[in-house]
Amino acid sequence: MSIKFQSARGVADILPSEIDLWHRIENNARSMLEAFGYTEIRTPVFEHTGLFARGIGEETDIVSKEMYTFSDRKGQLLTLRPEGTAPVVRAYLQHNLRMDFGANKLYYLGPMFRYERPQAGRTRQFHQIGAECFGPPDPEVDAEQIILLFHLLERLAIKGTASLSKEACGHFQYSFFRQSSHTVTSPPKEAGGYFQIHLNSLGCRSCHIRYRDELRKYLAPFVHKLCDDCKSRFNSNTLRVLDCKNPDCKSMMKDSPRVLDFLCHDCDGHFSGVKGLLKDAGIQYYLNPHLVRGLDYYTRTTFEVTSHLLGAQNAVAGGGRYDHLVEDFGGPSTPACGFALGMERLILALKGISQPKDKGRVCFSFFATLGSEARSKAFRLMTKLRLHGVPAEMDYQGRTLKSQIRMADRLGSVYTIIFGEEEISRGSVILRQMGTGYQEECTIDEISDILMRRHASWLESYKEMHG
RNA sequence: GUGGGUGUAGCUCAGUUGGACAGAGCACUGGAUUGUGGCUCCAGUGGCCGCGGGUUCAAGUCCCGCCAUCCACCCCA
Repeated sequence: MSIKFQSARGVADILPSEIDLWHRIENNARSMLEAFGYTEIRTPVFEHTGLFARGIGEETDIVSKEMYTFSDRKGQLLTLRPEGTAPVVRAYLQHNLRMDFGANKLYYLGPMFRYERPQAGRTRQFHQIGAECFGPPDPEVDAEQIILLFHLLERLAIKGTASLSKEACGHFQYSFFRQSSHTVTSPPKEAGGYFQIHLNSLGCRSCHIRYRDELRKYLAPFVHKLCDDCKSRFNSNTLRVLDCKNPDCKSMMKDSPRVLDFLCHDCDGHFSGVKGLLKDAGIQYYLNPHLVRGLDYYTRTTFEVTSHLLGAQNAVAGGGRYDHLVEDFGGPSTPACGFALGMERLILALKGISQPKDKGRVCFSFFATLGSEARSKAFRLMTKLRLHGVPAEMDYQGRTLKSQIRMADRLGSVYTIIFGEEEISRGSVILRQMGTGYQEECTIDEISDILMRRHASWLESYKEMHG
């Protein structure tokens, strides 16, 4: 038999064996986001193409070559969302959410689509958890998002991650990148645990433009020596030259002017605010003046969380402030800040850390039957139990008793109820405890009550053990 | 879009310089125990050897094309 179809390129099934981890991440993320005051919003997976083109920037790679765009039967141009911020901003404006008390902090969780060459940590459909806060321009917003991200990652990595430990804080220096003549090397692993937080500020639009011009002036004499990619970056998105991986380009950027030296008074104050709050929270970060985010809308604070547990695509999460996007979409002037976390990348990283054992499915009770009378009686009882929330299974294929019990064992059943012909004839069944092998005989009438009671107490002790 | 690696059983992989019916471990099914799981032993099911073409008496093995996958560039979460 040869299979006729397989999944499209670059997309992946999330299999039963991985689903516990997905749930663990989603549940932790939900509860933490909600504790920080964020409420969930679900936007459609596709939008008018123009939303992304305007929001993300026509010149970005995402818009110019990575979007899944199609026209529907009426010829409307639609695009599968490549990111979550633009749709959330759209929904925020469309429904006037700023007038709804408590609706200025939103989070989302779901699939995104980008047409890219698949790679470690990069698929064409991937999942993001993201948060956006609209309104307050203050550094607390930026800081709280980084703090939230940090603690979410730490909680998920369990073994203790990004720092908090005294030793790690001892290593901590704001000036790590300053002292090393702004050559961005990878941060020392021993100082950062599993995740590293990179922080930068691009300043407001005027700082940004001033800096870009300065950078161009610096680069102009040796543009011709830069790699081909950087030559085109020089015109289209000059700052991007900063994070080129080409070693030659890197060394030429060694003495380049730094964004942080071009921040205006307000931007500098804002950034100091963010840094101070993070320091207060005991969060270690790397000041990374070469951190340039690819989306056009960022202003002021940008941040990125990387992990050395990942491949070349080492960013687990990224975000920053975008103080003009809402306005650009036709809304009132509304500063905003947000981040997104890549689920698949997080999982990749988490797989490099020892994880709590998979709980596995536990089917509390299994009904093993002999003969057709037993079979129909068992089926009725099984259904009753299921409807009372007690997981129950039985074999439908007329297997031998031996293999039915083997099945029960593999399903992890706590009890196996054996419907033998002899017992049935006297109105009873055998209740076998799988852990110990202890067996007792009960009447058919009482068996479902017994199982419901035992399930309830078993659940309690199970919860104590597994949380 | 560009480069390199890899496609043999459900999974992990052997398969010699082209040569007879394509193999192992794990998993699955059954038996040893005609009514009792895990351990052990025995047996069995399961492969268009990624797809298409070519060279040859002969191709899993060599050549070409395509597809998929992995890794990297690029870009980002």
